[in-house]
Amino acid sequence: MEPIDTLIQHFRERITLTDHDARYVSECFHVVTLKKKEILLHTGEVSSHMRYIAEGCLRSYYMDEEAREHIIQFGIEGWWVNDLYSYLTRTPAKQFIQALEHSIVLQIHRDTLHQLYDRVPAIERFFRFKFEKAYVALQDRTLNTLSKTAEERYFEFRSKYRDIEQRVPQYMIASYLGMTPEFLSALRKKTTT
Amino acid sequence: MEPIDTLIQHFRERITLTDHDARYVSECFHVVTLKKKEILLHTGEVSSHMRYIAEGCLRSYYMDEEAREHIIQFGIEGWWVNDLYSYLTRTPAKQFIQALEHSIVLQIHRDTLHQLYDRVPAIERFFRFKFEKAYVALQDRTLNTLSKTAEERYFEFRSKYRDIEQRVPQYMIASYLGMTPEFLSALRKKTTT
DNA sequence: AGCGTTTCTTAAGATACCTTAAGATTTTTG
DNA sequence: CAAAAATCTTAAGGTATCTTAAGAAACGCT
Repeated sequence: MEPIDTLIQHFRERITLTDHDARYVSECFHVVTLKKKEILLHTGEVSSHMRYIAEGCLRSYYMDEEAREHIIQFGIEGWWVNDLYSYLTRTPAKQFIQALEHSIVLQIHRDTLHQLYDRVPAIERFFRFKFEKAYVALQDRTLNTLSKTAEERYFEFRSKYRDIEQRVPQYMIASYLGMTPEFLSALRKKTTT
Repeated sequence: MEPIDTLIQHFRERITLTDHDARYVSECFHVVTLKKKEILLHTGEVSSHMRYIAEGCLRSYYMDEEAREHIIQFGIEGWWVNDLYSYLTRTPAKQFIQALEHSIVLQIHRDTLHQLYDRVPAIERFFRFKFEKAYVALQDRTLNTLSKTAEERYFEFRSKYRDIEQRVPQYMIASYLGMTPEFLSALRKKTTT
C-alpha cells in the first residue's frame, strides 16, 4: 500500500470522507523519506507542518541547559509527531524530531491545512479529535510523573507500549520516563530476578 | 456585567460571532453557583459539560490509592475547568473539581455543544484552539516536571501565575508542583533569606 | 570476521526530596 | 471575641533517585 493510502485509511477510521474529498486531501500531503538518525525538525526552526508517520519510528526530544536530552514522545506508523508548541504558536521549536529507523512521513503545511479545514470540514473535526486525544494522553503522562514512582511508571509503559519498548533502546525509555538509564537498569534487575 | 456576557466577550476575543449567533450561543449555557469548598464534579460521575469560570477560583485534583490529593489544575475567571478525560471519553471521572472560593461557572452539555458545532462553526474552531492551547500548556508542565528541580518549578510557577499564587494556599501549590508542603516551605525559607 | 560504536550494567558515594510529628500561625466560624 | 479549623514551619531521620566511572555486551559497518 502506498504511504498516502495508509493516511486516508487512518482518516476514514475516524471521520467520513467522500472519494472526491479523499483525493483532494491526498494531494495536500507530501512524502518525506528519512534515514535512521536523520533529523526531521531542528531546534530553532518553526514547525510549519503536521506530520503523519506512514512507516518507521521517530522520537521528539529537547535538550536542557546542561545539554541533556529529554524524550517527549515516541511515534511509530499510524501516529502523528510534531513540536505542536512550535506549530501552534509559530515560535522556534525547542524540540528535535529524529528518525530512529528508516521512516516515511507524510506532512501537510499549516496554510494548506487551514484551506483544507474550510473545504473539508470533516478534517477540522478530525484534528479537533486529535488534539483532544493528545491532551488526554498527555494528562495521563503528567499525572503519572507526578504521582507514581519510577518503578510504577516503567511497568505501566511496558504494558501500554510493548510495541515501542521493543523498538527503541532502553536508555531512551529511561529518558522518556524521566529517570537515568542506570536507575532503569537497576529496576529491571531487581524485578526480573 | 452578567456572567454570560463575560463568556461571549471571551469568545469574541478569539473568534467572530454575529449578534445573532452570540444570542444563540448564550442560550446554550447554564449558570452554576458554587460556595467555597463546594464540589462541582465528583469522582465516579461522567463529566458531560464544558465549564467556563465567570467568577471565582477552582481546582481539579485526583486522589491516589493512598488517598493523597494531587492537584492537576487551578482555574480562575476566564479559564475553563473540566476533567477532559472523562468528558471526552465518557468514562467516570477520576478527578474532583472543587470551588476554592465562591464561584460562578457557565456550563454547556456535550450534546448541546455538538449541536452548536454544527450550527456555529466558529465555536468548533474555538474549541479546536482551546484543545491546542490546553495541549501546549500541559506539555510545558510535563516537561517541567520531568526535567526541572522542585525549586525551578516553584519559581517558574510564581512568575507565570502570580495571580493564582496569591489566591490559593501554599500546600496546594506544593501539590500542583508535585512536592510536599514541607519541602516547599523549606525551599521558600532557603531562598527568601 | 573484526573493529568501532552504541547500548547496558555494576557499584559507590552524593543529594534531592519525603515522612513523621509537633508546635506556631493564620483564617474561619459560631 | 473565643474556639475550631486550616495552613505554615521546623527538624530529624529515611529513601528514591542521581552522578560518576568503568567495564561488559550487543550491534553495525567494511
